Amino acid sequence: MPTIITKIGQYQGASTKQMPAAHLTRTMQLLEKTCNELDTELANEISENPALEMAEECRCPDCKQIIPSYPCQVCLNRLNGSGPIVYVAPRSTKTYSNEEYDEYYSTDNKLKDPETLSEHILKQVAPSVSSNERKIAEHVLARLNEHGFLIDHPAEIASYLRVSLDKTKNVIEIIKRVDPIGVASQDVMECLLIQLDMLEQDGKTHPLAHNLLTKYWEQLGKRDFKTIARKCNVSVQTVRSAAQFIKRNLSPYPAQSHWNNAANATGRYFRPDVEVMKNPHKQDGPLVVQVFSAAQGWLRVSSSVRTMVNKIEDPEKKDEWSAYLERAALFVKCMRQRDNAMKRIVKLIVKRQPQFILGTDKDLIPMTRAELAIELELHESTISRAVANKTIALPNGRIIPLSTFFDRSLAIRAAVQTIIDDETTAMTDEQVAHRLVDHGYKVARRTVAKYRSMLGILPANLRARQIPRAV
DNA sequence: CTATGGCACGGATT
DNA sequence: AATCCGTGCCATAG
Repeated sequence: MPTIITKIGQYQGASTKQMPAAHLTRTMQLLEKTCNELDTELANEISENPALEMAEECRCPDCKQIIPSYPCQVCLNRLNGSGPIVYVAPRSTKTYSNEEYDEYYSTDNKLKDPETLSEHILKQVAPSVSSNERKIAEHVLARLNEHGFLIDHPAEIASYLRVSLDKTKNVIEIIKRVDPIGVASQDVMECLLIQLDMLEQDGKTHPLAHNLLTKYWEQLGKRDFKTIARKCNVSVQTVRSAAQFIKRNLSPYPAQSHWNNAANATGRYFRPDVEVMKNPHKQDGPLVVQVFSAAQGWLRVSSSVRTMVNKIEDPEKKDEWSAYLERAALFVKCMRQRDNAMKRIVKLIVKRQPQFILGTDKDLIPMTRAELAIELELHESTISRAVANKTIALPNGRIIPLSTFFDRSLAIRAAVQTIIDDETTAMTDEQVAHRLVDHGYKVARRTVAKYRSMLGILPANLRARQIPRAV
């Protein structure tokens, strides 16, 4: 199939040398995936393929030192250069509060309404309960605090709604077991126990974890592993591993984990996919950009599996394992490929738009995906996919969709805003259109009207008697 | 009569 | 091929 060969060549920049047939199909499958799908694919692949592993520690891509977080402070201090410096970093752990999210959200009316936590839960609960129970569920959801814990005692809710306590408890039990697992618990411990329980049902558990939570809660909090080890008659090491298990797999605040997961699943807003910042060591130095990759730490082919495979005698088994190795290598390659493309795209965007990134909407220079595609010698659709549904955090803390950079009219809208803000008497759309020419934009009167409504500004006749803004 | 918003068309972009 | 965007035309409100 020559078309496939050329296509792979085009995407991967690879030579059209012979590849095994199995490889070809697999490669095509992977390449056809959009970026986000590749992330879910990664999760599957890593659980299925023993030859694929994730390095635990993060290493700086430049100095190869193990570092606590990106970017590597040592290297940052050293780096010079004219263009922006782009890293591929592990998935961001930086999250944003609901307020920050809401504030950002209200400024961009193009985005679809976010699902509230209550809606999210209710959707899952609704099909399996009667209408009566639904009312209870709604009430329970209305009485959650910001961490996702229940404010009232179940008995209070029962008496308020005049239903039996048993029934109320029943509904709460259901809610606790849907997506943000442990939501509507009374306290942290209960919440953790539910999560542990659910993990056990999936066959994932740690023998000590349950005891640790119920009996040694206090000592666990103080990280007093010695006492626990003595009382349980096990080694400190075992206790430590149990604590590790708890820390890794359980989340004390259900609401928070919900939002983080939601951000993961939809790739939206709470966690940016890219972050631009000023160099903390050199204010006037090049901008530092991090592209957060799903492959946190470094995805790699397990070297232990590789050496093991060499020792296998049985030829059939050996082939089987070799296949795993090949697949893992391919996957790593695809992942790197994608990260690399992302890196190049973002680098060019940042290089072209520093005024916008450091300044305001007015400073956005119009550009199209096609232009970038030509300059980077990538396919247009590669850019489209890389940019779609991704967000970028700017140095001023705003998180905006990456597609903003390709908004043809953002700068003009900003100009409209300033013209109207500065007006002394209400200007008609016609007048605004005329004034825009001074700013270098030529647009029709009708278009001004559209921008104005996009900005949520009333028409001139309704603005007429407003006092000019005293700034 | 003037200013504005709805609708729909065509060209650009994805 | 599908979608987005700017614009012209026309109806309506004040």
